[in-house]
Amino acid sequence: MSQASEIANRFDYATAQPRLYEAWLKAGLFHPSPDPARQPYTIVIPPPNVTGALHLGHALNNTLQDTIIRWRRMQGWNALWIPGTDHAGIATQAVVERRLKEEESKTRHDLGREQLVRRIWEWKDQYEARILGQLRQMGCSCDWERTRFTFDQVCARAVRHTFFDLFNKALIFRGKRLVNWDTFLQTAVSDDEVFNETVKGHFWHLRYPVIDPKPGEPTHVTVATTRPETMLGDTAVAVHPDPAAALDKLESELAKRLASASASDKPGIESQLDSVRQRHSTMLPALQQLAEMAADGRQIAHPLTGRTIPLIADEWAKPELGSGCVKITPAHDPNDYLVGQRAGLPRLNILNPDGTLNAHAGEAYAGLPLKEARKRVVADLDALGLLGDVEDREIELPMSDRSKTPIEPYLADQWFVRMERLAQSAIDAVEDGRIEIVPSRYARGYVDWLAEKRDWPVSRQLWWGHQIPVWSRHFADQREAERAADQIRASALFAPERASIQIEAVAVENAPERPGSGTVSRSLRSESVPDPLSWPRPAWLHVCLRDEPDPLELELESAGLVRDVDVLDTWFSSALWPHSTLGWPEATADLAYFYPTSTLITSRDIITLWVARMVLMGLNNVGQIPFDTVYIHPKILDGFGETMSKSKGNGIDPLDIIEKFGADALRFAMAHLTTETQDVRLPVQFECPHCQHAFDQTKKNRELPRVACPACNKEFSTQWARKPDDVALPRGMVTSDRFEVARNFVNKLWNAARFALMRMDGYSPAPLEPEALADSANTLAVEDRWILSRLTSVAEGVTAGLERFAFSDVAKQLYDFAWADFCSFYVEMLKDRLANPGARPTAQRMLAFVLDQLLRLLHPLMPFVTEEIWQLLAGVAPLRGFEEVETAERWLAEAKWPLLDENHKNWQLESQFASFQAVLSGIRDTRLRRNIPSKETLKFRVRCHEFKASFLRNLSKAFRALANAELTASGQDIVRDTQREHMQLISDVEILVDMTGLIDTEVELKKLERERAKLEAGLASRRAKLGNEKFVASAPPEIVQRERDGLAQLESQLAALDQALVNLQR
RNA sequence: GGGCGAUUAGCUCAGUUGGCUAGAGCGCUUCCCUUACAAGGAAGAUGUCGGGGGUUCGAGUCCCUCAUCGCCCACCA
Repeated sequence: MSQASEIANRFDYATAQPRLYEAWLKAGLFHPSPDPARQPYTIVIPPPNVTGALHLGHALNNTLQDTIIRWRRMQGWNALWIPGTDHAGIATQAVVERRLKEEESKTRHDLGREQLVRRIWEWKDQYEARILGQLRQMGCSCDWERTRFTFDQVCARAVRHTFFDLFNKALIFRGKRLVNWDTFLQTAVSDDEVFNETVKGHFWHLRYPVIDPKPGEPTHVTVATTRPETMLGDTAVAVHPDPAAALDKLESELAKRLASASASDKPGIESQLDSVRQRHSTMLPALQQLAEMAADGRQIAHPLTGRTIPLIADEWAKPELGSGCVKITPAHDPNDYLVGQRAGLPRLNILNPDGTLNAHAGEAYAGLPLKEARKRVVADLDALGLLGDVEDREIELPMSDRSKTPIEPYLADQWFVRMERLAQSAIDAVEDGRIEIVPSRYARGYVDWLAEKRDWPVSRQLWWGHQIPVWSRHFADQREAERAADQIRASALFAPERASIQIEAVAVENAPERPGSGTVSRSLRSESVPDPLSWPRPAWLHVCLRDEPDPLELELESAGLVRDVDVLDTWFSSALWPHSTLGWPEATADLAYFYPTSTLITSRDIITLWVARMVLMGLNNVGQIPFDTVYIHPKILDGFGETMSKSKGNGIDPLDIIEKFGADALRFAMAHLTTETQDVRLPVQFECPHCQHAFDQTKKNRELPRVACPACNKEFSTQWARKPDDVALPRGMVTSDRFEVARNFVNKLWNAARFALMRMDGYSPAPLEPEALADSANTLAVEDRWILSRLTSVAEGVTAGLERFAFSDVAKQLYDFAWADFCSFYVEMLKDRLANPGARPTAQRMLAFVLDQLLRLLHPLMPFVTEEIWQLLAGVAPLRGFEEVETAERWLAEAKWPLLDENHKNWQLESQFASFQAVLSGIRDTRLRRNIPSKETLKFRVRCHEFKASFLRNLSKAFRALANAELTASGQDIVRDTQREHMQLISDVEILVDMTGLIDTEVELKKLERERAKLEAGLASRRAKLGNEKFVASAPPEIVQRERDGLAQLESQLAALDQALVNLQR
């Protein structure tokens, strides 16, 4: 025994992980340089937000990336994985602001911009370090010398250049749009950052007086709303232009749907139909009359502001809903906005950025928060006798994902990226196959989303982010703006390659916007209504500067231009990630060599937000796609099928898993769950810190600050602990027993290696002669040739699996091979030979070689344990000496990926070996069921075809070693001694064991009967099949033959079984 | 409302172009601390493949339909 005997019987991952990781870094394995002689393989990390620590979703994402990059590196690619983090504008600012409020009761305005940004940088430094540390602990082979941050100098430069370029091409413009306004954060948030919450509310019916109704016409118009306070911003009331036609159309549609509807949908549709029919008879005349009045230009008196607003006809007003009429508030409702656009209505913004009402709402309401305003409006209307029914109703309230406060639709100046052309370029890249999305079903969503070509609002009213590099000034007369622009152009400091000028004409009140035109805006505050064609018309002068700092800045500021205070949407900088990380806009060697990157690995929720935008920005900036493959991986859900999140309390911290199970176990488990078709559930458990008992989380207890352990009854604290009493309790871990399987596997591998290392005494590196490998030569034992065949198949299967991102399949193949083939059979069968000096050299070389190959195959999934074993193996078997005398690479992390000779594959041998394994199981079964002590040698005979019998005879040593059983005779001609022998049937082999006096007839009969039933079923189905002429005629011949063979085998099995039954009953 | 995905053993999931006497791990039962590993070894039990139709010689696999669940997108004043 060698020094290896001192190796512990558990892999000490806690000390090995940091040691090995340091060693890899020191060896520079993850820091490639451009090398024209080699092919690059590049991955850019989806940069995690610096909002908080990584969770299990990140663990999955990064495990898969590291698996791919390590595998490619071993295959000989010049592999680069660029790490980094995302400043995550609004998300990070919201987190810091929330904490500021919780801990110091301050708002950002109390601190001021500079101070707040400083605080956020501190937060960022803290979490970036934590995140990058987590990645290192997971073993991620990132090139840390190329670490980027979306808000660092390099990225900032890329952002400025991109913004300038798009501005210069007029692909960026400013305009007024209705945005989702977060009144808490006082910023616009994108649609993606808004979620709907169902709350209880009311449906208020309001009556608006008609001005000068003609005789017979209604004196009031009733509208219904869930938000009465917005009526202060109403600029019209709408009715459908042709309510009869609309109702008819709806009715026929409903009737059609009813005809094809399922039984369960029918009642719903029927009741809808009823209500439409009822309206047809009760409300139609009135609505028709209103439509006529609208056509006639009738006006409405706004009940609270005294303004006069028109009654208009617009199809947005649905005759089947509410009162059939709808109030129009263009500045505060997306649909009304469109109506206003069609009808040329003014847009009256009644809201201040903080959510209070402004002067446009009327003196009586200005300054009120929305909630108060609602009460006042309702009370005032009631007092005027203009309040109709108030129905209870559930309403969907849009909420800001970041601040968890209600969203207000709000009209604001915003910068937009014009998507038309950019989107098309990104669609083309996927449709013509330059970029492949895996699984392909996700391509549809990508294309559909881009096809809408909606302009991308990129400004955010935040302090944390890339400030928009535009200086602006408002001019009352556009001609002055032009003159100012000329002066700037004439400046000695002006250079067109780094300064660009736009003039934004401000449209006048009441002029309808030209759809799709961004240069139109209006001043809502102007009381006058100027003639759109007359001068002077107001305009904005915008100057965009590419460089930071730019000498022109001072000049602009002295000319009265002021820099925009807004920052860019965080996705703007993320969109540049694949090229900004490589140094763009500099023409760096890295960019030339590593771009386009190879594979992007991410999850499906950011295909549109991020992936699509990277494609179009890459094409715009570099002129090439950013990556050729996008792999979309599943998501991890908890035991209830819900996504994991800290806010639910079901999130698992990867560091907890690493601490408890090791990084390799975490990674293997992650890969093992990554199946192609679906998201995966990972039931989440609490682990009691007192007694280590693990028990399932429930929806209820996962949100409690303290939980009692059902095993020991003691309490522990959770992540929700806030009160000192709770915090003082020991903290319970959130974990999942799913990682045990992987941890056990790591341990199994470790111990198999430990065995091998302990048997390498006197290891001879001399190579095997090539001819030794030939089947005819008997140098290699059956098991050697068998394991080589298996190994070759598995290496191929694993390579193919990684190529198609079939991580689960890869993990399974390796698990089965390592555990079942290598440990349970091969190592067991080698024990004899290793103890025998004559057989030892070959056995040692084979063992070292197979282990070597297995370590290589497992390394991308489990880098630490495999590297540790690799280093130990190098100590006892530095030369593997199988196909050639080869010194193993210094580090497994840079070792060559296995590429084995096809000729090792031997299908026949594998199948014969399988029947050996089956016979062995049969014998073990018999021993167990007869209660024969394992020390007692079990003698048995087999009756089967001669070729199989001789194969089994060759393995007689194995029977002894693996089951303490002795094969005494074998062959076709063996005669059953029915008096003494127990027969067991394994496939087409009869195992005969001398069982005199040992058989429990009753139990045995039961078992045989069960087997018989199974056989009969199989026989019946096969007989039916073969008896069917059509089957024989139309099925492929090899299938028919297989059925015939199967039938014959079943028949002989049945005969043997029946014989055994007869024997038993004697 | 539109789209996508799922439903297979008590649990979590495999099951590639239809050829299945339907698999794995966990859990369960029985036996074993045999000097690599008890985080282990050996053996065993467990399924109308969500329901119903259809195509086919043959369906877990393809088509239709119903039911349930999940996700994405668009939305009701």
